[in-house]
Amino acid sequence: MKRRYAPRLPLEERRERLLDAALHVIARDGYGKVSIEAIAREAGVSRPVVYSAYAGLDALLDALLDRTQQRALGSALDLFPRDEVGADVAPWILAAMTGLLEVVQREPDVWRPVLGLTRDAPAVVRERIESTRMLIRAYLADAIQSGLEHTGRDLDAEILAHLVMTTTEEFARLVLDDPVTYPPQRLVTTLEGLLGAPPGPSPTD
Amino acid sequence: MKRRYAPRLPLEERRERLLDAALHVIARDGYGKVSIEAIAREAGVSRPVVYSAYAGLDALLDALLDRTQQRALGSALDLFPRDEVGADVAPWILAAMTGLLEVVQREPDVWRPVLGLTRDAPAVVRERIESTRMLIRAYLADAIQSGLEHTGRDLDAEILAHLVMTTTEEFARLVLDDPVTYPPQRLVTTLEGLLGAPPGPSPTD
DNA sequence: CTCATTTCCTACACCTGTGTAGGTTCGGAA
DNA sequence: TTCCGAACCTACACAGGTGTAGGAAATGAG
Repeated sequence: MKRRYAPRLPLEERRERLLDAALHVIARDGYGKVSIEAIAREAGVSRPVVYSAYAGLDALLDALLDRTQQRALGSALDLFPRDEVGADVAPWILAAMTGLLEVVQREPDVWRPVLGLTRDAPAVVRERIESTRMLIRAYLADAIQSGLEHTGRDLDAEILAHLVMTTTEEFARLVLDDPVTYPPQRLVTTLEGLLGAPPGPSPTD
Repeated sequence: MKRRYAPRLPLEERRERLLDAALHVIARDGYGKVSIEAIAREAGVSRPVVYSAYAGLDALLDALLDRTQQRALGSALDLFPRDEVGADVAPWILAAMTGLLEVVQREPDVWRPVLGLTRDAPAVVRERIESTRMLIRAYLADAIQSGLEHTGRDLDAEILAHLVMTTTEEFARLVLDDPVTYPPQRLVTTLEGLLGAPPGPSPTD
């Protein structure tokens, strides 16, 4: 005889369980399969219970993102110490990138959604991630700008920030997808070679 | 009085129209909203018509990918003429990128899905795009490798191919999303400066 | 003009998810 | 033990998608 009623929980506790259930559904079936119904099923509860805890799917996912963001993104900016931008930006960027790749490798489940590796993310999630990326990019552009002023090079800091972002994200994806073929060192070393001695009408030839 | 019956078309012609309709829906509402129903509505036709042209949604999307691949990706490779890789890869890459950005601007609807700008792509689509990217990347890596051998530089061609790919894709995304802020020239010029000029003021100034 | 064929349509039965109204059960306090 | 409110449930009406059967309309050949 199956228990007809799910165990009763105070609201806050129920909310936590629902977020756990949602996360589990997402990890197993992807964002595409997430629905109030699916979450309720996963939590062993009926839909009205979910509605009594959150206003709807968007509110629930939003709460889930709050919980995740605290765990993940806060520490990301710490890797790019704004005040240690030396005379040249390149070493600063390379160092930050190395650090980030380590963090990503250490907590894959946290970063996979952020890097767009979990597909079918609904609008709420995408917007959230995108706005965070914009913040980081602006921060980067500022740092790069000040670095460029020191070295006297005339380059477009905003575009460079875009380049650094996509490069970092691609590297992170590679490290997550296939760490054997693409160890962080291989990636960073190549970039270092590219930045340190650009190709072109080579003076050493 | 609205026409009750949509104009009659031979099967092949109808198929083309349906693919156009599907592409339009995807470009406007994203993959998440694509359904037999939505495509039929967009084409001004009823669902059974769609079923008489394609076995189902997967078959239709598959056909759409076939068509897109021919139109888009075939010509993309032409922009990277393998045999014209001169002594230095940088100018070759910059030229190809400029060409690609032009093509992308000319046919946004074709490229938007390819660049992942339309989210929620179903599995069929993602796999298809990913495998095509792998092909292009391999081609690129090969070209870069031979370029590096000429200049005698010791860099990781495979990683560089990844970098060129993501950079190109990011640039294309920027051009599609906000052509006013990010005209192709601004992007390419910045990259040129980064690659072509070693630390120090530009010689052409 | 007639008619057959092709092309398209309406209508149906079914599925899955949404949000809510109103009834049921649990479990702690009196 | 009784009782009452919090927590849970069932059941409904609705919305949108699927796939198909069977009928209506356009169009070209005779």
